[in-house]
Amino acid sequence: MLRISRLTDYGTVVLAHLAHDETEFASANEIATATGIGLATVSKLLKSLGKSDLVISTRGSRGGYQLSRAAGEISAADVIDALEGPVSITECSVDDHTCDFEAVCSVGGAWQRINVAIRRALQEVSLVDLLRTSGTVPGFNFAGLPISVEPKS
Amino acid sequence: MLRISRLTDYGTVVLAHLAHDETEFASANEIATATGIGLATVSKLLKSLGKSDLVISTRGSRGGYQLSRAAGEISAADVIDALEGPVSITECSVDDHTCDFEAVCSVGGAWQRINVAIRRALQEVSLVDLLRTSGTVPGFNFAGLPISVEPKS
DNA sequence: CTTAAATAGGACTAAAATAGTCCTCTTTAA
DNA sequence: TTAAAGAGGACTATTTTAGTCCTATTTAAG
Repeated sequence: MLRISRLTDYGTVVLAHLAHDETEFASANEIATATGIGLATVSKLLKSLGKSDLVISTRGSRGGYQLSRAAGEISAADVIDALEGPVSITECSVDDHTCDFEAVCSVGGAWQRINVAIRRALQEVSLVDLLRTSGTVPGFNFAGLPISVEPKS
Repeated sequence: MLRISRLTDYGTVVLAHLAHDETEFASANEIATATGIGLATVSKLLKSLGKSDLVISTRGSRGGYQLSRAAGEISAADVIDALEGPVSITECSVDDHTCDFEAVCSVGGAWQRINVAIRRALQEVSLVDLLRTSGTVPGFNFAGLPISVEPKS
């Protein structure tokens, strides 16, 4: 577990499609056809991505979507934030949340630090890296060690 | 989002309680009272933790639970694995899962690498670190930088 | 100025995961 | 023999997630 939702995964696929030709508009319809994801779903995703300014929309006939900035400037964290709300590993990491067990909780703080670590990991990876499916992901390190895991099969 | 479930969070609290006196048994009842979490829930958690060998149970009257090993040897990843199943950030990271969109998916691989990074982060943190609620968490680094975030008041 | 192709926004439903409870059985110390 | 504990699992309610659909708005093109 501890996973991103399927929609977020799809969202990445959608963004990946947009990253292919950053200058052109692509309509939700085109993207749906190209990716095999349902039009309604693609549309919903693009709307969310637009609200978070990851994509720019152009309305009307001949309209469509573009990335709002270079693929290298969009991080995995941005995508997750846009589609799932801010990353936070426990409920009590979210601002203003009050925990019933605060008085007896001897944990709290460290999860928040783990949260920050995960967030940094997600910020280190850009859409460009996500597109580069084969080979290693350059510049992606943890605790000083480069991470390079071969996709299974 | 991208969060551990509330039960996992509770599980950590339960383990934290057990870590206080590693030699003594604590019954589910005691732990429930001490932590403020419902007995049935604590009981369920301990059963799961037992299956994954994070705690050892002793049945019968005067029975209870102990940590199976030193708190320093139990990682956040262990806890999540025990209570939520193996960490994997996308469905397609799980073994033997076949993805309908595999043919058109230009993403896949990188999420798996992110997954590994997150997993490492979670393995670097032990129950001991989770207990140390104030101050910094020693030895916890990301990309070579020590991480130290103050808990929000 | 009308039409068709788009996005915007939200309501709604269905499905799945999560949380929490409860019951019965087994074990073991007193 | 009894009571205190864990084992195991069934069950229900709640919440989250996924996916669909409807209506309104925008805009290029004829």
